[in-house]
Amino acid sequence: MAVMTTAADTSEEGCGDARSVYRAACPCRDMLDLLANKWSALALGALEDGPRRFGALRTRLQGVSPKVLTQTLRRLEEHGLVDRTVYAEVPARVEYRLTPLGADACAPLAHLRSWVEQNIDRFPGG
Amino acid sequence: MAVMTTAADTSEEGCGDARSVYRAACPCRDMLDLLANKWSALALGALEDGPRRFGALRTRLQGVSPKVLTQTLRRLEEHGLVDRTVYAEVPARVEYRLTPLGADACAPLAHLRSWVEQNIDRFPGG
DNA sequence: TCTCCTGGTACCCATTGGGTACCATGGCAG
DNA sequence: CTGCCATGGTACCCAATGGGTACCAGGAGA
Repeated sequence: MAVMTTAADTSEEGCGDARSVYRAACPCRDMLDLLANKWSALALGALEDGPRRFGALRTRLQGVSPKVLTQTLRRLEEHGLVDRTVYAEVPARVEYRLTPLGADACAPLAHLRSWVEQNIDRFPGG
Repeated sequence: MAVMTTAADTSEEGCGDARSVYRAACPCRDMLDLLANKWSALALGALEDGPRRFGALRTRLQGVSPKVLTQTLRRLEEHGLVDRTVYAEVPARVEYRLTPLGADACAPLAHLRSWVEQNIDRFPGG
């Protein structure tokens, strides 16, 4: 996943000062990879106005398969962008909600989504 | 690529009115997939302040392999975000530059990149 | 007992991401 | 005249990942 190519980061050890997505070894790279992703962008946006259950998210993100949705949500959870709460009910109820960090991340992603929707006609064959 | 699942878009045929990245059949989905991508976001950003040659881009996007860079740029070209100009010199010189559409797309992507760089410390283990 | 509901997981396959090696062209050093 | 280099890729290969379908658990309700 992290590239960590042999050379390339000769003068950068873990990106001491200059945080930059353009540096291969900077953790920013991984975060960008996490957020700059179709399903992440959609999932975070779907949680923007409150907690949602797995099934509700599956409906909102039309065309997502359960496996991919699970993967996406787990990855977002690992990185502290969403919280996952399991209620011991029957049938099991699971709620996903944004963390404060996740809520903040929504802003740039919302810009991106709405830019796409507003400019789709400008794309060749769009 | 486009999912086009059997059901799911029963009431949507190519997303007639409601443009939404949340609809599986909407072309917005493909555009989001194109832009919400690590290398696309980096490549477009690298072209923000003027045309760049292939080699220069390769240097800027630390850790990118030539093949992946080519793929990324070609895909952006296909979708009208960048222009590719080959100069018949020796050795061949190839310049990439943003189209007006590509330049516009840079804004939301720049937000995303800088959000990541400014919030990287808030990530667990960041 | 049989079925339904939720929120997944197991398993499998195709696509793709990605790396390394190599190529074509002509200038230029030798 | 012969390498050798630089640029901008492509060819080939592999592993990971994306993604789909099938299935499961576990109790409620009929």
